[in-house]
Amino acid sequence: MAKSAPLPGTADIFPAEARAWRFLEETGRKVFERYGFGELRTPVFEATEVFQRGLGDETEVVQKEMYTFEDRGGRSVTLRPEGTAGVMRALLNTDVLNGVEQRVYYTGPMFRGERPAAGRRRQFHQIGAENVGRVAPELDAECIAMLLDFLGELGLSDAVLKLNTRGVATDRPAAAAALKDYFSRHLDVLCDDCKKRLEGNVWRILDCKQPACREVIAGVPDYAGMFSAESRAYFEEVCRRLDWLGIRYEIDPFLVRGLDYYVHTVFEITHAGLGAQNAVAGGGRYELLLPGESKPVVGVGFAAGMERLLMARESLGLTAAAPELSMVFVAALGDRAEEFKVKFAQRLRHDGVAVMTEPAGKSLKAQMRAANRVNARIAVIAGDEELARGVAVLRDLGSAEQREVGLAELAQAVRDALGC
RNA sequence: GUGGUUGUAGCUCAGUUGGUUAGAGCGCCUGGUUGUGGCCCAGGAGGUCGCCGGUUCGAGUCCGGUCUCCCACCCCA
Repeated sequence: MAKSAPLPGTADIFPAEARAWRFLEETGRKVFERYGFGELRTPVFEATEVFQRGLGDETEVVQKEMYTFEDRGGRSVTLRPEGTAGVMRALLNTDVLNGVEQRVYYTGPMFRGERPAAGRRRQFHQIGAENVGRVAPELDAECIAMLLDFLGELGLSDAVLKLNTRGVATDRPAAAAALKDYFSRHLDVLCDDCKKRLEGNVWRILDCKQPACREVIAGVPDYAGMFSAESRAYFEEVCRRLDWLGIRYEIDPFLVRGLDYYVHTVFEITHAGLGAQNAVAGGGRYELLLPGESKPVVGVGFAAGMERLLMARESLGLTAAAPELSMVFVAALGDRAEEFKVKFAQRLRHDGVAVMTEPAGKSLKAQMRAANRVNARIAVIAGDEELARGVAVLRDLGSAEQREVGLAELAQAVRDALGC
């Protein structure tokens, strides 16, 4: 049991693991910038209304998962439960409402007050991208293509893409009425949650996992077929463009995302080996109405769960490349040598070399053990005796070969030995 | 939020039907080499047995509570 554990659903990420995280972030940056996206960093907390209005009061996230509190000025603020709303708030300061496109990506912690489980934390991390300001099927397709490129570079090309359309606001009343009518006729079989959803949000019944509900859901009417011709054409065009790119997808009429802001295209990427939470990424096209605005911000984007991406990579045995080993260890014996150790180590570091030493007073054996522990490639051993003769020992810890080098050439000799 | 499960050294774990000073492996420290790492050998440091309470002559072992881990539901990334 950890002496000093972080709060439930949060985690400390130590250096070895942080390397894997950095790999994810760097891969994301590389891929997203190829599509013309730039990083946008927004605050981790926002005025509560940003999420309430942005995500919709109906959503589960807003209703019971937000970390909301009053700050010292009595304002209600909320730790961001997702990235899109804050990004949209920030982009209101650009011309997006006039149709000028903004392409941004973000990464960082998100907060949701849920019970932790496999692939689910209270502080979790997402990396996501948003193409904001314009509406076009090709932007949706490009967004999906970019996400798949990212996953591919992570070694996750076996992920599965599911796709669906939610139509637009004016398409929904008729479709929702049809669904409601259908489900009311099977009310007796539906689970309690679904009975509530029938009144609150019929769409959510579509992704219920209860076996009894699933049977009813399987016979659901073709609601997408009731959408307007424009909406259907939009979705067909997205699919056509994915076909052009050879992207494989599965149209899943039961895919509804939990956030209310989605319109038209919605998608989800799942990966095997993750437990019950098998979605590594999700997204779609959206319209967000933010506080103080009469017009919604439009865009298409996705968010990927970094913990889940890492889990997926782990399930495949993929690990981030270990850093190149180029550590130099400086060992000293004697008072004069101690001063040399400190100065020489500093000099090498200023030359861009990674250097470690042990505190004074350790035996040479202990210093060499430390050199081995930190995986040093070469050791510089300086004793008063050598220094008096104007030399120091340069030892290759791989081959165990060593030689004396004049102090004037020592720094260069170390760099040569490292090949830099 | 509801359920199930777990909790002994820095890490991974043993610990017999409750019985004296709680163990192993790895890691760490020291020594075996007046000044040379990895391997080996010897020694050492390190634990209020998650926490609180109860039963008992006696609790790491039993009981209750609580917290936590992990997992499922739920929700979603």
